[in-house]
Amino acid sequence: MTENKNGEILKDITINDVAKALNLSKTTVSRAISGKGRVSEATRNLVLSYAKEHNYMPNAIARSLAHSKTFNIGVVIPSDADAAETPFFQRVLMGICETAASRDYDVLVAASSEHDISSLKRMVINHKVDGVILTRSLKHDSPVEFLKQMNVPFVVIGETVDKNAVQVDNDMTAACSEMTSILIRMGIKSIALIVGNLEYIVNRRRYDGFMRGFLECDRIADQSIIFQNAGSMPMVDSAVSKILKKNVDCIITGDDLICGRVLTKLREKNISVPGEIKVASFYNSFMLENNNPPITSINIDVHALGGTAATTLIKLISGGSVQRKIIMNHEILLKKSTV
Amino acid sequence: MTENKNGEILKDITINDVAKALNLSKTTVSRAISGKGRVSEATRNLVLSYAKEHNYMPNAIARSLAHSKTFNIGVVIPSDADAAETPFFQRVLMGICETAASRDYDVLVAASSEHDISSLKRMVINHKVDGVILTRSLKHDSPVEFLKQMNVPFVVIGETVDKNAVQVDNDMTAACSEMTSILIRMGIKSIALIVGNLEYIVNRRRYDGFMRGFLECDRIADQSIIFQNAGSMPMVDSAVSKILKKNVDCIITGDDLICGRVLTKLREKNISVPGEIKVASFYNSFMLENNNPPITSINIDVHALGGTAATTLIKLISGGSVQRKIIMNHEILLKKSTV
DNA sequence: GTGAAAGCGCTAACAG
DNA sequence: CTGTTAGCGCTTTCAC
Repeated sequence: MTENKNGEILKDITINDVAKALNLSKTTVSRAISGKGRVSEATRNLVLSYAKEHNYMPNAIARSLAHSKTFNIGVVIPSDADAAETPFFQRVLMGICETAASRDYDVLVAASSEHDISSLKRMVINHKVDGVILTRSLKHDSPVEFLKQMNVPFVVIGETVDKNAVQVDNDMTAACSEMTSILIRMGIKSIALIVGNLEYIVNRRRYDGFMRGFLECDRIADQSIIFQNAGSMPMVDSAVSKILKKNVDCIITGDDLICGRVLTKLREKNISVPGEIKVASFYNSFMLENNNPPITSINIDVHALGGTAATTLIKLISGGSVQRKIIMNHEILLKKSTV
Repeated sequence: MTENKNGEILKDITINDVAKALNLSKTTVSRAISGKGRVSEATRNLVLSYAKEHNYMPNAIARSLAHSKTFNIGVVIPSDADAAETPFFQRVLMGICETAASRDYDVLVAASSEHDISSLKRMVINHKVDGVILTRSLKHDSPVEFLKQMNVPFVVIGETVDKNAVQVDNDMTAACSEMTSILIRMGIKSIALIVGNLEYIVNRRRYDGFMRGFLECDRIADQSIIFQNAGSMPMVDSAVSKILKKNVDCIITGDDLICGRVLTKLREKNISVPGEIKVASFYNSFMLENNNPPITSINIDVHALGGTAATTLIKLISGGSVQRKIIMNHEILLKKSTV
């Protein structure tokens, strides 16, 4: 509904109104508007100009019903507070939104935790979306199972256990291995690792990459300074304490959140970076870039990640064939924190 | 669509299928499912059990069309990169999603910049949402104007220029005034201020609150150490440099992003907080809480802000009457950075 | 090139 | 308490 200049409320004008006003059939108007089917140049112009003048806007709901298609895509983002602390998900979402908008799709978000995917379920069961993007892949991935069972097209950002799922990802293992071996070759002797929740596949890959980096340099990682599953700040703190008791040259963290915490801890103890200990992170962020000193890290284009996921999903929805696994680039940013 | 145990693809079952199978009319089935209208206990159970057994799920699109209602709400979040750096918008979004889900509404997001609100327009014009939540209020608020013109129910988070718009907000001016006067009364003499983009109303209120804090203490603020419209990191840096040339006891920043930058700058110059200069922020964040020392700041429950906005909008959509302006609480967190 | 009619799946009078 | 009927607004055969 909208108002005219007198402030009266006007009901939305429908295809029927246009047809009657122009003495045409709904069919013709529909064809003129959608551009599908043959309509004479004259009538098309007539319809189009009338539509513009009277501000006719096709009702997407009705179109959806007729098409059995919603032109919506669902995006699942983690609802936990920790996830809100890293800009990753918001950036992915922005990337998805931008691409979706350019294809005339809208984006529905479902906030889900590891244990509660009810809003994803509602959205899918109610037929509110044509497909779904998962922004985090889990070891026990109930969203993936649900979507497969419901036979809904979906794309996972990150690596999935399910080998048939379409995924858009970085080669995390390669990136982490690359960074680790660069650091080793720079002459750093003893490197500690702190990675987060192992339920998130990405953290497993970070560990794998770390180990592979050592392997490639014909070195063996010291298991006593590797801390996996550090899913909370106290756990990070405790890892740091233990690390500082050993004679460690460098700490690599799984992500920016952990890294931030490590840096705070080091500052509290007046330990200088990189003077007394070097620090690097397997995931970059604004904060790490602006730290003093800036932190060596792996950089990925998260916005593009979202965009590619959206493009892929839309192709999938439209029945196109897509690559089962799309790998995006990464880059290693060597900064002062490891010199 | 879903698959049965043999992997065959089953078409979705509709209300018609249920009706035929049970030898009832669509109406009766509809009533049994929706719970509206009188149906005998017996037939209701019959329908319900058949529905469950055959996994019948009503099609939300069809219901939308019949109701002329989508059961979706739109949320506009800023698409600019800076906004992605603060968890504010993601938290608000989570709050909205949670509340919306509990009322069986879904959430569509429109990423919009100050200059491009095309995705908001699409979403509204296509009738994809019943109402909209704006998560940031602007001085020149094209979203507000558009929504008023389209006669779509909407709620603004933050203070709006438009006096008729429904808004959910904190009393920013009061909060900032409160914090400022507390600091003054603690004996701090010279206080500098750095606030961001004045296009955002919230930054204007922060300035107002700062000034009011001085007034209430019968003091006059020193305009030469007030920096407004510091919308980028270089501008913050330059403000800090100028401040450090004057004899300033304390820097108050408009938000956590600016504060983070100020802290980095101070660290670079080896200026200790609070020893040589005190620091406080008009907006709290995880990072500031975990800083060493923790930063004095204003804390607001952003998740609840989103939730309240959603509740209010849904009430509005349902034709209920709502308060035109809802003020949420804030609290002042006094931390070591200002002792 | 244009139109009539059926239908997408569900809801809501209006009758019985 | 249940069924009939007519839409919601748009798309899409199938004729002319």
